[in-house]
Amino acid sequence: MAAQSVLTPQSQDFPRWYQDVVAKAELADNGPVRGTMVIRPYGYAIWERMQSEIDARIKAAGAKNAYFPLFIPESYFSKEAEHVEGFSPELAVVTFAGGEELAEPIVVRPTSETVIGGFMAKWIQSYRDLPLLLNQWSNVVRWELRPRLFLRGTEFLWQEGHTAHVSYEDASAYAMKIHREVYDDFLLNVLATPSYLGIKPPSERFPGAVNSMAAESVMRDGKALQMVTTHEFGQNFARAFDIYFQSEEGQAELCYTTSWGASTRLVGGLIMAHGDDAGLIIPPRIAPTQVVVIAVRDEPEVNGAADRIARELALVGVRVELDGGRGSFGRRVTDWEIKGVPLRVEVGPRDLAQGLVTLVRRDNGDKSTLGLDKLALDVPSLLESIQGDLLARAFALRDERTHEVKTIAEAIDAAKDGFARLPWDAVAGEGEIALNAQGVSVRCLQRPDGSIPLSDIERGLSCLVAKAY
RNA sequence: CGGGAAGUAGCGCAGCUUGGUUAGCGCGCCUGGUUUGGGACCAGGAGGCCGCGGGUUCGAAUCCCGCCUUCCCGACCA
Repeated sequence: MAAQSVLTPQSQDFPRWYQDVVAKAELADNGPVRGTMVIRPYGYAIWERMQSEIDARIKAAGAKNAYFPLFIPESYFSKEAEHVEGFSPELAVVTFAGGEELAEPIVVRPTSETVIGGFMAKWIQSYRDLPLLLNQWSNVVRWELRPRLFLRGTEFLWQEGHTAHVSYEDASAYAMKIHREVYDDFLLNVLATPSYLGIKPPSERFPGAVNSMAAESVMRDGKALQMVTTHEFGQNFARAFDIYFQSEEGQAELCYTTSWGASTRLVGGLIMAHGDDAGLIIPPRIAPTQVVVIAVRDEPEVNGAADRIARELALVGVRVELDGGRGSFGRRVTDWEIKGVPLRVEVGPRDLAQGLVTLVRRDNGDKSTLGLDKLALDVPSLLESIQGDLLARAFALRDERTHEVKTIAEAIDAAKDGFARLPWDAVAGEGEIALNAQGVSVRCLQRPDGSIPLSDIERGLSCLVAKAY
């Protein structure tokens, strides 16, 4: 670990640490317009890894990618009452284009339920067309008042899935499938950020939804971050957009629709869930670069060996980068630490004389040596151990930051450290207002065994409350 | 969008109170050399519409007004 950090320590000022990491790891910059973000190559590489992992899971769940336009007629928005009401404060609207005032204003999409709903109505004729399972990767615009890089911005990148089903049960089951098999699986097995899965209380529901599910993760400062969401719309959007199908009995019936999304906010979650005072810590399965091979000196034998090692690792499927020996060793090491590369392979004259390399783990700083002949076999399995250890560490953080309480007052106190779990009956209504007054919100509702309820009308639910990003 | 703070070289800052030589410092960057196993050292060098626009003045980084952007705290949200 670096003797003196180049970053503001987390314990001193966590938000400042976050900004320092984003800048020094070269992830992103602020764009010229408030709330916009320039994603730099290393930050974008992380997002591309996320996209490919999530996209594969979405496809495995049967949905297909498509693309719908950025511009949406304003009239579409007026069709679903709660949806307009919820989104109107953050809409960007085009009223002037092509040198003249537009007859009908155009909304820059904040989400695509409305356009997609219109086309679902056109494409769905019969129950045989269902379920219709669509997904799109796109940017969206929501006029945010307090932007923070990756966590909240006026424009961000995401994936939005939209589906239509014949029944409430089918829609609900598919939403649950996405939430578990796409999102939770990705969060657990790739990002190593274990989450609390549950449903949103009515106050936190997506505008127009009958049920919203969330995955809430614990950041290293104890605050909560909503990583993804999945919504069930019942027949609300189907009614607004005339999404009918003809049933087996020949009756015209309204579809049941869902939507679900994961955004570039996940990059922020990754940073805050794993990072330490020396910088990012990226779990190997998501890391754009899993191993950096560092030539300790800029000498032909050392560089040659480092190059051979990098090639050998690449051949067995490791995402590897080579750091030639130019520049001071300490400086180069620190830079790779800030970037969170999971494993360093250091190659110097002393190692080579013994036919070894030095391995250094980013997550715990452990150093070890390994015979050159064992690299191809041992490095991939070491990466897997790092992945496992990071997951275990994240679980431990989540558990030690979660407190079982009984009253609102205790919950407010516990929220200074992390999450509080208490009976939903003790919160619903005025309790939620009291929590909100202290900057604490209900993150999600769960069954007593931690599973996801089908609806907030289920009895005996517990809730998780916390301060949130 | 309300309340606070701030914008001077890529980054961090001084200068502004009390207007007046050529706007400084540290880090980084470039060149040469010595170095290289945890942020190296020496020498030389490049780099500034002092956030933007207007005003006051013989003269503005400095004083006044407006706007933009950033950070913190709230209200609203992936």
